[in-house]
Amino acid sequence: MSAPAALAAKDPQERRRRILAAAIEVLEDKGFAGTRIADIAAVAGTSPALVVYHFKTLDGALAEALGSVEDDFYHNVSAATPPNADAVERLRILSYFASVGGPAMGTWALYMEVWVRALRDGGARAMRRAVDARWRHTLTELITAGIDEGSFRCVDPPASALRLAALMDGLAVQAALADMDVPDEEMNRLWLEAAAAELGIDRDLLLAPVTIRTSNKAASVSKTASHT
Amino acid sequence: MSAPAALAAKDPQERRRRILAAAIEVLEDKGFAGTRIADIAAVAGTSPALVVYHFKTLDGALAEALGSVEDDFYHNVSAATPPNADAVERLRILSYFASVGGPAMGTWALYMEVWVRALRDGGARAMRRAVDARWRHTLTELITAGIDEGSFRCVDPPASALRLAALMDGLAVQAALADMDVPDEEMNRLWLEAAAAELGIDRDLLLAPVTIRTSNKAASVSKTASHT
DNA sequence: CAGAATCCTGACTGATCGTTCAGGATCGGG
DNA sequence: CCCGATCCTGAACGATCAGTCAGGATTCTG
Repeated sequence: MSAPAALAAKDPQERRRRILAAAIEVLEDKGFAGTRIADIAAVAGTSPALVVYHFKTLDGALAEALGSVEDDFYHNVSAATPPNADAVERLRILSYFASVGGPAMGTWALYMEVWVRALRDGGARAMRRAVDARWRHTLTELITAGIDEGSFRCVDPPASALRLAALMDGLAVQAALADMDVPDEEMNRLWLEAAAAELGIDRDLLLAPVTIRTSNKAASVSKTASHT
Repeated sequence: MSAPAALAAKDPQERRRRILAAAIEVLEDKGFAGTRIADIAAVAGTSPALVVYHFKTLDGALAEALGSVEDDFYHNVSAATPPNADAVERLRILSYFASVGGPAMGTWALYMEVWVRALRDGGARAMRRAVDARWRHTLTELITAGIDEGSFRCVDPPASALRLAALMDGLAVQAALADMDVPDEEMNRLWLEAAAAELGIDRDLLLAPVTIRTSNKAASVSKTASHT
């Protein structure tokens, strides 16, 4: 419902990419259960048959869309991270992008659906495992880097990563469903406070106002995460 | 797939109750998306048409099943609570029944599905709101009772109830999905520790081993929640 | 430019399921 | 015993979709 259907791409690969983008859009809009091949085709401005032609099956398309969303997340994070950033800054950036109030809204809803599917579907379970492992690995690596720099204190990085990841999930559920309580904006702060306690970081240092550079198309939007 | 289909009940109301029980069983087994009228009918040992006759629609049946599950939870809790129980004991009992490792496993999966549905479906959103409100009200009332007894210290009972409820949700997600980390048995302990901190209760008092009397059919099962 | 590979489409198929319906069984009250 | 209400059933309807297929258009290759 956003792309002008008339604009057909010449390059087949570009067409494929558009379908994938359409799949992501519909997925975030209607969820797994509500996504139809016809919807994706309509948003992409093509025929349902072409979706099947490129992705062989609906589940295949959705799985690839999900993987694409995950890759985008890490890409955005690394694009926003200056080469010389220290561990504290990297932690802040990570928290910003992962927060529901941040750019990842909608993505969390997708992951929640994956969780539910993982209860019964083997493929979804494997996907969740992989996503979780990558996320915890990222945190663990960041923590050990912080220790090496001398700015973090932590006896068991993988365990701390697990706890912090779990907390983030719980907060995300609350924030995504909150009808009014647990405001989105608080998520970032709540998580960083917990991280400060977990990693022995000076609370004020971690929560100090920062500017995150996001590399969005066109203008480079910047947002300040201020400490209430 | 548990009830002998041949045993037909004479009383129509009893028949209806069996169908409801069948709906719960199938729901916990296959989830919302996977539950078919035919499945419920098969488990209940009747025809699909009778399911519709009694509940008018599949969604109606599922909604009533969900409500029944919730009622059962509170019924079980109050049945296991001695009339003279103090706030600390009531808190322990509540935690036991709500823990994923406890009797509520399967129920948590259902609620997770409700959460996801609540993202898009108005009815599910209302249901979640109601369930959440009842749960937080129960916690708030318990907290104020503990304050009156002089065993809890807490400046803002509703806020503490909110935080503890949120933590329980987050832990439930982790435990329900945990392939190995976050063992079920730890949930009870983790939550009680947090409650002890939140409510200013002596940690050892709250975590001391107890025996919960469950009023199950046939033998009265008892389980000791031991503090590692 | 010819032929093949790739890309694309509309029309169709086949399967799944919620729900309806016409009527049969059962039961309770008068 | 009779009659209406309630309870119950098998069969069928109709809607929804994922995926197929035969063939047309376009692009690539030699």
